Amino acid sequence: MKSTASTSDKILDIAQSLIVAGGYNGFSYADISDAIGIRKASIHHHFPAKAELVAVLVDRYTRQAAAGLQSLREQAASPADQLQFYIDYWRTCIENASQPFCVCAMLAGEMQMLPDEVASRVRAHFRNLAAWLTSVLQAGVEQGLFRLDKRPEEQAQMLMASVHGAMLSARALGDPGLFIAVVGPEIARLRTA
Amino acid sequence: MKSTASTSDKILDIAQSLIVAGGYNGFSYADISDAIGIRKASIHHHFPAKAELVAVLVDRYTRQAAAGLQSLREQAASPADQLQFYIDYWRTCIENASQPFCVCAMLAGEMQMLPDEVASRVRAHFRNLAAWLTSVLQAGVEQGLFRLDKRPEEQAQMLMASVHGAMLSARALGDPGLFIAVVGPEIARLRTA
DNA sequence: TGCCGCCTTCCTACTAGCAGGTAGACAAAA
DNA sequence: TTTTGTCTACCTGCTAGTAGGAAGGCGGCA
Repeated sequence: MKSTASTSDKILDIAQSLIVAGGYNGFSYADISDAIGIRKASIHHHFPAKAELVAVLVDRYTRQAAAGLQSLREQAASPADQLQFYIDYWRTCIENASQPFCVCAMLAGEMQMLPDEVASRVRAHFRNLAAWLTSVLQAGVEQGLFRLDKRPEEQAQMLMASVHGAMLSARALGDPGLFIAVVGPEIARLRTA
Repeated sequence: MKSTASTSDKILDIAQSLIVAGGYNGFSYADISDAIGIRKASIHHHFPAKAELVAVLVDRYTRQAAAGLQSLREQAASPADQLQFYIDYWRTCIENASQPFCVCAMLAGEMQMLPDEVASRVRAHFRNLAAWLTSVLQAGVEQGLFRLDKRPEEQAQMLMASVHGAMLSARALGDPGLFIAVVGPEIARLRTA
């Protein structure tokens, strides 16, 4: 419970939760201002323009995600566990409603009207995630843990789509349990055992 | 090529394409006004408030979708064909960019900040679609066309998530072909033959 | 047939409030 | 003393929404 977070980090934190709730056009500087008790102008001091704020935010998110996934690869025993930890992370986020949606999945929906500097970063996150999933699946196949119908790249795309679609369904139907009900069987099917 | 569409239909058409592009907060009465060459006030004559406009729009969409799916059930020979026609519909929409996203999937992302009258209708569409998929899968099992790992309800949720997730990936990565690359194998796997 | 009043649709002109963003003053830290 | 962070006060343009009027269609009625 450190309250040592810098102002700009606090701004990004609030902005992130607001984007998760309503997307790029669903929040304003005034919303952030209200949430952390600082004037609008002070937010502009840290992030002159909204597009820039969100670009930095997505950068941070992508970096955090990449670091998290990387450490998962190093720490988790097997590729099967790595996959399991990954979806458990999201299950927890969704079930306690702390962050019930991926920032980049949210922004991807608005892709067509996003500033370029944001859109390109969202795309990058999707590529990173697909690459991570591909390499985990690949490793799992080599260790005889997974048996895939398709090439690892395609199977990774299918899995990523399942995860994002499951988030959407859970939100649309107001049923957090739906996430794991959809994604669970999807990864169970990959296992050989 | 009938230009006999009523003004309120034209308003809904434009609003729908704007929502598909940018969500609930991503369009304004002025945008519609510009697109169909009518004053803002005239739009308010047909739809006094934005929440009402979108509620009517989602109602129309849900009705059209329900009718389309119903006629698919009646016309398409087998449950396997019904599923194939369903995803072919979306593949076409996405590939020619005519409507590269489901309105309700788009709005589902913004669920948390949608007016109640809209949110409840979006939820209804998700339930309808899940029910349709469930019944098609069920029929397919009874005719020995499909073999499912899970109960039809769960498998339907998994399939729906795949479809929405695939739309999102196709959009995020700017690759229309990704939709069918993800959804194709997903339904192929259900088939017994 | 022509006139009447009503209803629908669209318009111009307007409002209050919020959006993102700026200018410049002030205090404290470096 | 310069830099950093915050403030008050402000600007412009856009937001949803309103008031009220003009044009036309339509049914009734003499």
